[in-house]
Amino acid sequence: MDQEVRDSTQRVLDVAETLFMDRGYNAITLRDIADELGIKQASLYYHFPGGKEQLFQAMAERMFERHRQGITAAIAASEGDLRNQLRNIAAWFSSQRPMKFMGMLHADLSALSPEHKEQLAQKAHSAMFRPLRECFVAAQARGEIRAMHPDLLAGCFLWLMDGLSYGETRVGAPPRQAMADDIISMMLDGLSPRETEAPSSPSSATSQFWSHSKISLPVIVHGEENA
Amino acid sequence: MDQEVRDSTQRVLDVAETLFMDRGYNAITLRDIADELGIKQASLYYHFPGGKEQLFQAMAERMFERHRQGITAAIAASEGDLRNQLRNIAAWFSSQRPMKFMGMLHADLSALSPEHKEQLAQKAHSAMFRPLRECFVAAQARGEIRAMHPDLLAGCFLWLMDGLSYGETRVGAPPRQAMADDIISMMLDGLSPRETEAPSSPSSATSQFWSHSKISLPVIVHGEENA
DNA sequence: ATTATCTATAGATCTATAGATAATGC
DNA sequence: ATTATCTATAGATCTATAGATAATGC
Repeated sequence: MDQEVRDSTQRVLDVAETLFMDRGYNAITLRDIADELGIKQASLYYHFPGGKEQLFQAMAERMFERHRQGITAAIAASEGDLRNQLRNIAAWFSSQRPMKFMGMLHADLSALSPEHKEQLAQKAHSAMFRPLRECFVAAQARGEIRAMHPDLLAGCFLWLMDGLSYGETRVGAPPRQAMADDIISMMLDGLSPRETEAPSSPSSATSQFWSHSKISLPVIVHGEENA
Repeated sequence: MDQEVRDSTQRVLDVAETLFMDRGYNAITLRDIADELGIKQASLYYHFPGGKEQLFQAMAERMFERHRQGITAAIAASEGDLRNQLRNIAAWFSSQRPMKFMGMLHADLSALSPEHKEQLAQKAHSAMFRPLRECFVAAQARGEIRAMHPDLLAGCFLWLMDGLSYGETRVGAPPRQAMADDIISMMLDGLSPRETEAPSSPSSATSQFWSHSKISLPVIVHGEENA
């Protein structure tokens, strides 16, 4: 099938990304990755002589670069207003495999050498944080939103988008895009009930999914009854 | 000093909590914990015959139980309105050591046996998620906020509170409580500039900290310049 | 000659078990 | 007798290195 289509080093990175992002740097062994690829563990050293750490580094850099492009493109494809920009960025995240940003940037980063750690932190910053931050700064300059620390805003939005990917969408849970829409509406319009019904704030995309409330959502995976 | 005051098993759990929450289940070895305690690795089996997994389990249950009490107390101490409840809960989280909720509930949980995993997920749900969810449900019933999936709201708030703890407060960054206040205001009031200035929405606690903007915040640890 | 794999293995950890030791409390 | 520690070590991994093998491209 497409086994020959993709460069073999890229296939190694694909598998590494899936596994590392799912369970973390320390939980995944080179053997796990090799097994998944159907090769022997030692063969990975052909692609990455620097071993596990270099493999992780390369995987993360590739991933961040992909997100940088995706986010930048999402912003460029938007009309000028912040709501539209955030929606497009959210759509981009939905199209990507979950990356568990903070889990990664925390526990995983601290397992790397100081140099790699620093390098990845910077890459993450310039690829993901900065473009988003610029959107909020510009929106403030346009008077579209009120004054608030743009780093805080960018952090919150990134955080929440990342959190959405944890849910893995259970049965009965609202679709991911509906949740993203509600999050954006919450950030921009707030939760207070509008007396003067603004045309831009429909009454929530997820509320229709709430009735039996067997849904847990992002944080908690299972969980039901327990005194 | 207070070496004899505290039960020795509790001291093991204290150290385990600090280390596990900081770097994750797989990154921390029993030797790390024993070294920090000044004892030998094998001695931990006296306190926890079930080994590493049992130690983690006990640590996590104790932590969730503490949070359950803290959150419940914070809610009980509040006046009836949601804003006040959320502020008190935020203050509780600020008083606690960072717990890196999702990082833990994700990578770490998947390293445990199915039974322990299920048990911890339920404990986390009942201790942290449910009380918060109830606040949002009640606020909706009172008409204080508009209709939106309460699981989504509880998840977002928990997520953001947890995210705040990642920053570790760098120099120049806004104080944690100010960021929490802004997050609550964002959720309830939204970011749109108010024409009719509501008395309950002051113009952001963190905006005064923004000028040189060398601050990164939750997500990104270092990060500066990088094309 | 280059590319991509393999086998075999050294060396370093890590978890967990077995059994000894020492101090305290009854 | 109980509590809390220790020493010593078996057994299981995991990372990384050395060097062989096979296929393809020039």
